[in-house]
Amino acid sequence: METVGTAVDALPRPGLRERKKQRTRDALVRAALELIATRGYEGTTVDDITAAVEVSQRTFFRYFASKEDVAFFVARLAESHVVDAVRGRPPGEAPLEVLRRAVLDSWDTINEAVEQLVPLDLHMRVYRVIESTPALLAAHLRRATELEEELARIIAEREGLDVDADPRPRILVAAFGGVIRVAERRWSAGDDLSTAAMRDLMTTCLDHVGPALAENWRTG
Amino acid sequence: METVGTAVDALPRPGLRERKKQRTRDALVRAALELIATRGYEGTTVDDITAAVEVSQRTFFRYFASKEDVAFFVARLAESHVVDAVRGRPPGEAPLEVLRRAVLDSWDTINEAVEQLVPLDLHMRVYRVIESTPALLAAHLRRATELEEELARIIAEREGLDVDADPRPRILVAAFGGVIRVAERRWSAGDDLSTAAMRDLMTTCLDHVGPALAENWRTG
DNA sequence: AGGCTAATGTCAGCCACTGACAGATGACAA
DNA sequence: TTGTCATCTGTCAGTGGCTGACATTAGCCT
Repeated sequence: METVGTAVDALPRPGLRERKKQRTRDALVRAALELIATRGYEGTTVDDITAAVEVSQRTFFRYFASKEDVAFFVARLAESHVVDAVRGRPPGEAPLEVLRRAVLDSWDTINEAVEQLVPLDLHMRVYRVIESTPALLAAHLRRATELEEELARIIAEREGLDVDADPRPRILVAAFGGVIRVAERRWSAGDDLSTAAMRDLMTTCLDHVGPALAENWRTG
Repeated sequence: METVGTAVDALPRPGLRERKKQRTRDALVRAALELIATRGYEGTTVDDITAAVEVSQRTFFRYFASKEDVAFFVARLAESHVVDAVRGRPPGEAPLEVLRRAVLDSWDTINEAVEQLVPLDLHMRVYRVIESTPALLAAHLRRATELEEELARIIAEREGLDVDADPRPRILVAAFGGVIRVAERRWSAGDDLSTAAMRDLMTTCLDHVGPALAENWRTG
């Protein structure tokens, strides 16, 4: 029996059953991501994944709603960190600045949390597959808009506005999200998959929003 | 590649075989959209569609790459009109204004073209299903980003820029696209599904981009 | 120990989608 | 008109994602 290593003393002690579930889920995630990163998404069947972990296909679908779902297990982690970072911004800060700083600042904690689960390198290889696989890219974009909706509500609450009455929260977040995706795409397409490179790209892209919306690009 | 639009095309007369194909395709589209609009996307099987048209399932998949594909048949029409409208904008016009006017101005011609194929009302009901069905929404968003990529290239060309070197074209289009999607969503969620309502929503949303990105929302 | 409950495996089946092969049908030239 | 040919279509078999139903196993608790 391989133990997990880190001494986790949660208040309600996990219990054997709960720990077994955790191990199965993690094993499925790791096996799935490893296979997807090497063979590609369509080249990996659910049976491949379950065979690697030695569980039945049915069990896989009890842990994950779909084959897509397991590919975004790590991404879900990252999203929750971004949401927390936005919530943690000081009141009075300008909305756009809230988003900008939250995204840039959360990268380090995100990477830390990801490494608890899978090697960072694996996560990045999977991300490339997501960007280059139509079905996964589509799912990624849908997830992104759901995140945007959540962020818009948070921003609206900060500003004391009604999201459905005032369009600015959703518009700001949508524009911001679009820019972030441009950065993500450049990142996944480029050579440098480091965190620093990602931060630089996002900074650059965000700095160009103003000029891009300006009347005349020549004066830039 | 079928060019449906302008009348300056079909010099070689269709031929019986070609006309039959056209009829089959149109019948499939109409049957599919009607079923999807009434029973919903997941409630409609490909067999339902092919049964309504009395062709084999195999034939359906020779006309459409997937079940999703048929749901976006009309949307493809609309997209090509937007692209044409952007290409037709006078040189010298500011990039953001190009997108804005192209989208707003093409709505009428789009509706005209759509009605050649299916009732406008049906198209709108299908659009609502797209927005509310996760799988279709995901596909819609992926298609939207592909359209954005095309528009970014056109904008870059207008301005004499290299899309991969200067980030502004993609950023502008991404931000613009995000705002458009907010408008689309409000439109599909609201009561008034008229063209005028859509145009108003888009105008309102676009007018709020500047203020939304501003430092302090209270001064608005 | 024994009962309760939750996790898992097995099985059957639906649906989207595909390759291979065979038959039907316009297109076109002799 | 007829025969050849390319193309469209249907049938069939099979794969893969996904689900419901039911039986079995295994942690939990008294």
